[in-house]
Amino acid sequence: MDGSRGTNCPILFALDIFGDKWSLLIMRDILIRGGKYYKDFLYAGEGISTNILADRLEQLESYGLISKQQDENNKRRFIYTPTQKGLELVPTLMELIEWSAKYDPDTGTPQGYIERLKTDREGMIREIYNQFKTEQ
Amino acid sequence: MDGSRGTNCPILFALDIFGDKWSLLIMRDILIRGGKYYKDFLYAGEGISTNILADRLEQLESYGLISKQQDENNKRRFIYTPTQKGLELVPTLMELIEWSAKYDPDTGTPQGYIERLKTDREGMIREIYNQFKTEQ
DNA sequence: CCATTTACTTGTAATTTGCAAGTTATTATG
DNA sequence: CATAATAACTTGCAAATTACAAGTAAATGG
Repeated sequence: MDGSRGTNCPILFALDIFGDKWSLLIMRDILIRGGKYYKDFLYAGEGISTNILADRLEQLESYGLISKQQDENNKRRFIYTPTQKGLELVPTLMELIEWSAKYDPDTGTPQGYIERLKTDREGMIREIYNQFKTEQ
Repeated sequence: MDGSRGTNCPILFALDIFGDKWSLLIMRDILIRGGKYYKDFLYAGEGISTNILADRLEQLESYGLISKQQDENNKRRFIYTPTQKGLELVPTLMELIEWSAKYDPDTGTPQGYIERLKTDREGMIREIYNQFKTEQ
């Protein structure tokens, strides 16, 4: 039993933020699927409840992973965008995708996507980063 | 909204296995801290309940991330070891550690550890892999 | 033997989640 | 301009999950 001990374990720090079923799915919707609005997350496919979604968005915002601003073109809506802190979860998501694609016998991830993950991980990550840099 | 869609999202696949507060902490105890026994996980510091620990160990085993075998030197105990599938979560854990160390103002992760993560990630991962390879 | 260790199980209270319905403030339509 | 529809929620309550405390069973140590 050795390793990065202490009172402040980094894995615990991360799990306090998204150690639940929904938070990381919302980050996936934002970072990988390009979701921006409440309804993008609500209809993402997994069937999150409206109250839980509202709670998690607030939580993610309070942890500084996303920021919320009113859409100037439609004032009913709010645009959720990743912060730098949230954006830097992309490498972790990529590792997770690679792992799941390998071990899920029914993976929906296209073979080309997985191939590129193995050969050009950095390129893929940079592409996502740029996507959000140019938006702002 | 594009990306790796389909009914079988890899992030969802992963979260179905460890989308809770405890499962990934147990994997951390095994993979990074070298924990082997029930009590290693029980006294790891975060205060998991005995019933939840028993449940999660069973779940992790059923998902094929760890395997359980009786300790021949002390038949009260069981040795929990990672499977190949579990072992390959190490890269994800490393990404998480790097991210948390960067964004946790009170991180307990030593600077040297973080430095090596940046400059020799592959070496660190291989070291952990070998640790479990030679054990078996 | 008898106490202790190890890995649990069981029962119950507290917390969290899920579901359905309702609310408020826009924006689109006839 | 009035009315309907949309978008992002909130509220109330039942169901599920988690946490806490206590107890059990088998193996080991003194």
